[in-house]
Amino acid sequence: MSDEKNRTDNNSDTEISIPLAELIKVRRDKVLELQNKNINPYPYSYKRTHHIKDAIADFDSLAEAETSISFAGRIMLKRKMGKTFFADLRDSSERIQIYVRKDKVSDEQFDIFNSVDLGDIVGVEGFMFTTKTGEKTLKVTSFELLTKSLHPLPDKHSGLTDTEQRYRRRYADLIVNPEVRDVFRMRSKIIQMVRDYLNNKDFLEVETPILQPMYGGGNAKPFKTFYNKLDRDMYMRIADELYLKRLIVGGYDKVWELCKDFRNEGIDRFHNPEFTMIEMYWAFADYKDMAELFENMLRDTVFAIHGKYKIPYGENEIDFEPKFRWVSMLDSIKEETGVDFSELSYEDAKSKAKEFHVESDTLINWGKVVEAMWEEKVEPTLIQPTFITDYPVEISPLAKKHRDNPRLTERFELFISTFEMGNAFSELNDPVDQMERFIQQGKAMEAGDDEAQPLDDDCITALTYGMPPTAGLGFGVDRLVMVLTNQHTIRDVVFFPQMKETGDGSVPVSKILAQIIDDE
RNA sequence: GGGGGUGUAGCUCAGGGGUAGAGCAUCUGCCUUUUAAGCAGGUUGUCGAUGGUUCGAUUCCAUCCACCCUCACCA
Repeated sequence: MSDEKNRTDNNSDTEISIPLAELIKVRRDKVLELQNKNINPYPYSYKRTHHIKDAIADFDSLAEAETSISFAGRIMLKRKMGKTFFADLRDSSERIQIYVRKDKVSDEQFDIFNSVDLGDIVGVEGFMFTTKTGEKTLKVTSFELLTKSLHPLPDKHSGLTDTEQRYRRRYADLIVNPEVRDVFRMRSKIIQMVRDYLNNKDFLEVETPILQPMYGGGNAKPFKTFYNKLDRDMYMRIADELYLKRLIVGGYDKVWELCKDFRNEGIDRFHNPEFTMIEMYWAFADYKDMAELFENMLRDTVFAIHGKYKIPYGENEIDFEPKFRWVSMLDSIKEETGVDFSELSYEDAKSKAKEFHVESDTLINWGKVVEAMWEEKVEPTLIQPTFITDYPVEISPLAKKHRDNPRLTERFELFISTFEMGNAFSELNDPVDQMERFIQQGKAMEAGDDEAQPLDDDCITALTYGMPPTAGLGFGVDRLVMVLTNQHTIRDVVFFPQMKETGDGSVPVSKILAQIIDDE
């Protein structure tokens, strides 16, 4: 019996028979019906007088004068009651209830509104009033369908919660989850704030190559691509550093770039293979100058976004108002463990690390051991904004040696809520020192470190012309946005995060549409 | 890459060796101040994919895929 059924299914079911297709077909039929009545379900424009938010703010005077106003937005809810409708209309600014009565609009418009589906985009004209239950509402006198929606919306109450679907179909996420829109508005505002801040400080916004013959400026595996015309491999940039330095050599005092970078590495809640950094370079300044600039910029940005300096992040409250803590990497380790690594040789440091259960056998130099100790014992404690400074030279190939200690560099990283929010140095401008560091990196690469930096000849050449003393800073925009918007996954601050190809066998909507058109 | 979890209708979720249910959406009625409107009735599913066990698998087993959490590495 079941065999028989399967057979018939397999034989007859070359057609698509899924409920979604039925839902889409109902809406498609409405499109045809409108077209038969010479009504364009996809008209060209609509002149609205108000955004909903502004009309609500100005409600009293608009209602009293019965001013005729208009909105354009998407129908999110619809309640039919005999010869009237209430519906929720949402535009980019707000939601409002609209009220459609049969005796207030033309018969044709009433019929069209009757056929309106959740998700349709409409223009409505009318005047503001208050319902019995006290809700500010637009009484509609004229109505126009602006775009017919063919695809059903997610559930009107529970919305779209499946994280995978939210990322894969961000448009649906944005339609039904307005708070997601707000996060990305804040992202935009944060970038705008930084841009304004740097412009006001006379930093020049520049653009440098994303497609590069040689990558560098950070420790990461690059994306490789191929340029047919030149018959050669090219790389997507992993950082801006080396190009911005060339511009400092060229004579600009202050440059910065909002840079999309690409790193051929894993995906997790802190990493997306393409991400956004801001890098800035400041001639005749050192890392302390840069720290002050960075700190003030962040403090002002937090206040501009939130109107206050204390903001929640997860369990914690981050306070941007007090002067950020400034502590050297070695001192911070000493505070947490009582051990002063500055006194120790490479071998002693290794065995000391083991006493603290830090695996050090594979660490090839003193700097790497210090870094491992620090990551294990100090980094998880850094909730409030903290500059960790003066990193070992071995793990800082582009930073200038510390003026007081050749084992260290003039470098800081800022930590907030235990993760890194920026990385800066007094930039290395001695071409001989820089070349030697590159050579060290080359050895690391030969030893199997596929994130080591290759030697950039042109960068060395540039430095031989002379780069003034310069401070450089790079910080992750995505992470800054995460902290300032209290988001805990990079995927919630990037519109279209990288996703693997879907494993499900779902029928693409285009196929459903093709089938429906075919049947017409 | 290791460990744990999840995958059932357009959406949110229950269920369970005899091929499936709820709410919302959708369709048909009724209702001119409702609001997750209400009332009455109806439609809807390759139960993530592929194999195996079984008379029979959506359910049990194995493998794979995607997503989430976590550990290791990079920002």
